[in-house]
Amino acid sequence: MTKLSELKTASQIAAEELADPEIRREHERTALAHAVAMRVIGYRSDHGLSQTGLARLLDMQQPAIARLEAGDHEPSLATLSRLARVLGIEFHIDITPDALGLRETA
Amino acid sequence: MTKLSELKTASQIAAEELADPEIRREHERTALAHAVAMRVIGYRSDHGLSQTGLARLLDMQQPAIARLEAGDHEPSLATLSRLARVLGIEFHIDITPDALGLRETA
DNA sequence: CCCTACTATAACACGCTTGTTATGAGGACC
DNA sequence: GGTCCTCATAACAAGCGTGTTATAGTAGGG
Repeated sequence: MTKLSELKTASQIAAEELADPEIRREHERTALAHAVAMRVIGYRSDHGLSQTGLARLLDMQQPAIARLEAGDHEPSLATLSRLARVLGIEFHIDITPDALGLRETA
Repeated sequence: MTKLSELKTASQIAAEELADPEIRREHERTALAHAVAMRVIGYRSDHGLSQTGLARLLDMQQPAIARLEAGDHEPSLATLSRLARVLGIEFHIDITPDALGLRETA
């Protein structure tokens, strides 16, 4: 049997996971992917475009857009550059000893 | 024979090359790689480290450092993250419709 | 001259992101 | 029900960055 006092709270577990370098890196990777995904989804809804329409703009196929919006892969700098150039948007990435993130810009 | 008036100046050629999307992207790629390379070389000289010594810090092999300093590949975000974490430095990448660059920070 | 340390380069395997095609699931409309 | 549009997902090939080993070239100390 497990004593109650040995059980961990959810936040304790989360803290330990973030302390684990492997898990933290995984989190950073998906966090950036998700941030980019939201930017793409936002652009698409702002401009009333379907995934197919946006794909045509970017010279891509519809499934490529779907993957970007799913946010399961960390996009390459080349991909971000393509998005910025064609859609006229900017990305500002901050890489510090503690985190890797997309800075929110107005 | 080629008429003199048909010859191009070096700056004209450079401008045309920068206007060519393919060549411009190549330039951006190497420009960021070079900027990172200089950061790595600077850190190494600041701390009196050999490539082998720095490699040990980063849990890499010496040729990996040599490649970084050669600046022929655009480093991945994962690699930049590793550099930032272990060396205690920061990278700030600006991706705009016109360029992809490493912002110079104090 | 020999040996050591340092850097550069080639060669190959591996993993991740991307390009692409095909296909499935869900709605809107007639 | 049938059609069209939309988005999601699987599957496979290809490109690029990285991990690694081996090796060549260079400079300095003995």
